[in-house]
Amino acid sequence: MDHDGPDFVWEQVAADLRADIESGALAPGVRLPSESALASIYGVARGTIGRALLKLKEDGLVVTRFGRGTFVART
Amino acid sequence: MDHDGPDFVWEQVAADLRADIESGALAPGVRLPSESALASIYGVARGTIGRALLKLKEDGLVVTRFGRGTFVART
Amino acid sequence: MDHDGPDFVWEQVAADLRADIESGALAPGVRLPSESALASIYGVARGTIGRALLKLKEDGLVVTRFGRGTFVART
Amino acid sequence: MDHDGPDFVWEQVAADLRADIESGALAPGVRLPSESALASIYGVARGTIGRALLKLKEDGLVVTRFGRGTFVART
DNA sequence: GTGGTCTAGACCACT
DNA sequence: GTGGTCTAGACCACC
Repeated sequence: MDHDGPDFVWEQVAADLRADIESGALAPGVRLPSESALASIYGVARGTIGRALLKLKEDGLVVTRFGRGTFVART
Repeated sequence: MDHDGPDFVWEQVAADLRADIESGALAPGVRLPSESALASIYGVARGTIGRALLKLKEDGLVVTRFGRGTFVART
Repeated sequence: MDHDGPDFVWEQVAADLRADIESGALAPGVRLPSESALASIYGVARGTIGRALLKLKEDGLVVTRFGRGTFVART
Repeated sequence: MDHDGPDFVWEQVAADLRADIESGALAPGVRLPSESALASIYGVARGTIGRALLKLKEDGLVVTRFGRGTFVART
């Protein structure tokens, strides 16, 4: 198999979470699992999850409340 | 109406909670409402709740875990 | 662009209260709002307020009387 | 009966670790277990361990290297 | 994978 | 009704 360019793990995680949000499986206002939990679920390192969530934050799909968790954006 | 002796509010609260525990309305292992919440529910001061719970602790009906809450004893 | 170092929430709260004290908006001997009230005002957790007040105590700007409240120091 | 003052959990943890250091069970330069591990060992919350270690740092018994761990001081 | 900071809410000692 | 201490668990910066 081949691919046209860089194919980072965090991008795959971000795409997967984005699909869950856009499909409504993760509804607005819902809290995502913790970064540690997501790391276990996806079988990747915690920093990888952080990078994926950063992308979703930049895209306005999730918001993070310090010390509380990361939530699906309400807009 | 009359009564035969001292009739403290905390005793009434303790008796009420004891009834809930013995009837099973408050099952073993269940966490009681916080002292603040109980104070609102019974319409009494917080210290009164504390005195009532102290009695239940002495009687072994509840146990308190510091910083967590007060729970119905599992005996 | 750069900055002078970490910029913690409790430091911002401490700086804000310090400014109110030094400007005289909070006069010597005056009682500060309770930690719970300050937590609501600043929109932070009570522990964060406690951390900020601890700094002001170390700096001698406020004194705390157990069970009474926190007061602006008189010197 | 009397006692010499408040007897907080973090003080007990600090005293226990101090004893291990002074007895040589924890030798200079050795890395202590992580705060999470100590929390499990002592059966307390991580914040309580942090409070105990803060005291030991103030007393110069341990030093902490950010992101590496906490070590028994060499002097 | 560590320590640092923060949230939220509990009980407790004291006034 | 105050501040003090503690629990549990979150995200973050750094190594």
